[in-house]
Amino acid sequence: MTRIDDVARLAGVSTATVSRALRGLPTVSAATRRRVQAAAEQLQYAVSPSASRLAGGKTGTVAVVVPRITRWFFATVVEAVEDHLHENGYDLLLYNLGGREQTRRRVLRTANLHKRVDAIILVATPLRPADATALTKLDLPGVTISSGSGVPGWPSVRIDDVAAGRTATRHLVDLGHTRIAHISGDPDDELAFTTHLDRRRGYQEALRAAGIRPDPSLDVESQFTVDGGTRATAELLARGEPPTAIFAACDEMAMGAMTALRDAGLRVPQDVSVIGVDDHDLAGALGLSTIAQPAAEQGLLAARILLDPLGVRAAEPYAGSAPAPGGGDASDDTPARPVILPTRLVVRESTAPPRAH
Amino acid sequence: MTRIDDVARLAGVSTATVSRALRGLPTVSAATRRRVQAAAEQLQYAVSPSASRLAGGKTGTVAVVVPRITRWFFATVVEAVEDHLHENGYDLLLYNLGGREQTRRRVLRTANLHKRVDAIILVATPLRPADATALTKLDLPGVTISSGSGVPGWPSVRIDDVAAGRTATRHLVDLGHTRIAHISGDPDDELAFTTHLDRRRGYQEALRAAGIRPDPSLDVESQFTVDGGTRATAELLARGEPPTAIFAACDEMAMGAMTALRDAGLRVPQDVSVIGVDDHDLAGALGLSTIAQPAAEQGLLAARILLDPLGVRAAEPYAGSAPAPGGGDASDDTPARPVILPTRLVVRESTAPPRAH
DNA sequence: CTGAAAGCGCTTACAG
DNA sequence: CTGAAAGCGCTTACAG
Repeated sequence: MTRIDDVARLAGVSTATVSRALRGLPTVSAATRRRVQAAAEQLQYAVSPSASRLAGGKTGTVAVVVPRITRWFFATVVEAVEDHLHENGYDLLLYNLGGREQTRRRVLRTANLHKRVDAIILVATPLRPADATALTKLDLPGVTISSGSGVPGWPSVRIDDVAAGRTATRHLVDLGHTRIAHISGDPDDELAFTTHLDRRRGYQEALRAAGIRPDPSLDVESQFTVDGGTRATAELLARGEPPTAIFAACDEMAMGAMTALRDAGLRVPQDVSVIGVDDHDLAGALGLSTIAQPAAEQGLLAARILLDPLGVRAAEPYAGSAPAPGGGDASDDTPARPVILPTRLVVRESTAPPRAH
Repeated sequence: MTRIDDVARLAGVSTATVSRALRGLPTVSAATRRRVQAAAEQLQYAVSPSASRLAGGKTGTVAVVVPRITRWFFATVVEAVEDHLHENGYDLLLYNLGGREQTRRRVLRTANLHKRVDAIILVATPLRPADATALTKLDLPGVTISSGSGVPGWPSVRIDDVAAGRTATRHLVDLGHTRIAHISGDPDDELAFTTHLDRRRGYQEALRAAGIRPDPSLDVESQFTVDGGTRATAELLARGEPPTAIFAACDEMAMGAMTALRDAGLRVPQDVSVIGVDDHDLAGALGLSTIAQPAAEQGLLAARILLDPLGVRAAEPYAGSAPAPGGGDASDDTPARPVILPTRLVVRESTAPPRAH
């Protein structure tokens, strides 16, 4: 492969000048830059990332950590992040935790990330205090999306999960429901993952505001998946008199609930109303009422927060390394105020007044 | 950060020995290795990937290219690939084409991939002849999943799309349908992407085998998405007398079709039967009949094909660089015979005999 | 089994 | 605005 020396020779300049010219540094005359670019093009030169990273100390790479890339919310976030990163010349290293503690530890605890990436985006990743400390010690800029406690000094992007739970539940209350069940997050999850706790809190608040006492027998825990929703609903039905409405902590669980209800011979919404959170791609197809959250926007915003502070420019054909991203001041121990994006109640066919009405 | 010299000094050996010991090379005495490992642990040493890559010529990274990470099939494939790669100490660089020709070109045509990764997994990525040539010139091992023409010398993993189309359509024929519509791939896609062409071919073959002449007015093209399915079905219905059954080229389109039918006041399956391909996570929730294809298996198999030939060992705590992957003999111009994984008809509630019966 | 030394291909002060 | 030279932190023949 052609190296920087080849380009330098052809252009009649030093390798230092080639390096500067191709990276768009201002200290190169227009004429020289053109000559260098022409030479590079002619030789089909592409900078060696390894060499560039070693010499420059920047990796031009961002790590994105998600719990499960197969879930709608995470795939949508990753797509938006990927777009913005590549648009700006950064590579994306994907880490999918897949629910395994071992993987979580490997990603969060090792010094791997330190020398491998310039920045980190953590999506809905549960963190133990020790994890947060380790991440802070990496001294890398980072952003969390939809993460519970967050990392000290890292900006965070999220929605108001308490409000989401409240709005969903109030919608059911407003329709006249009083026996409102809730299916929610993983009981095995001993980590500080607050999403489902917050949504449940909103549920309970809305019930109490309506003068309804939360009934523990109507509150079932399961996984944040279609199957989880199915199982939780089956358990709910096994407990006795069914509720007239179910608030599921995410759309996938809501969809699972719809299946379980149908399998039990109950109709949605005539017998049981169902509402979720997300506005999943398929919510429309299923007629699922939901609290819509802007997933792509959260991803884009996180990527922007990371890249913009240092004045990242658009990727150039021969850009060797992108400027280091900033955005998180790791030395600042006060958690930055999270950016809260708005949610929106979307009423479809899965919610209706209870039959008694 | 601690460097290799620090470890060498503490262990009382040369940096060369540290390098060998931590990478598990056999030419190190057990006693020395233990000493080095202890020193590395004590200093919390982690190898610098950039330096290791530059010196060793291996990146320990695999590029995974998908059309849209938000689609069920691709997310599922990526999850399986990610797991196997990280399990073996490789990093995963994600490229999401997102349907933009510009992105496709950037990923496929530049020399970027060349110096950035050791191997490539291309998932359902349409290739022009020039693209395939460029990829071959990279002289990197690669595997394609579900890709049309493939890359000369690269192994490929896929299902038999013609058979999938045939089985789906025959299921409808067996139920007694004769007015069977098909909704399928992107009309704007001028590339050699064969998935939807093959599924359509299977559809037409099954019709002819049943003595039914394929009716062009029952064959609508759209995108491989929920929205695409909705639009295609709306167009189909606008053309006049509705079909009694629809074979959608993927489950997402099938789900979109179900929405469009419902919006038009038609019931599934009483008025119109619907069948797709995939066995999407939500197919069960929607009661969608489908041709199930093993997505995770295809991803895992592709990753294995890439990594196994060189006897990849499990990742070690301090493994600096993984062995170079092999599997594709880029100098071999005869396309390897594709590995074909089996599909399976899954009958749920969305298909039934036509009403006239 | 181990070490000294060269080299991987860039970027970055430093000097001009 | 440009160049000579050092240096980034490893790995790999080569020699022993």
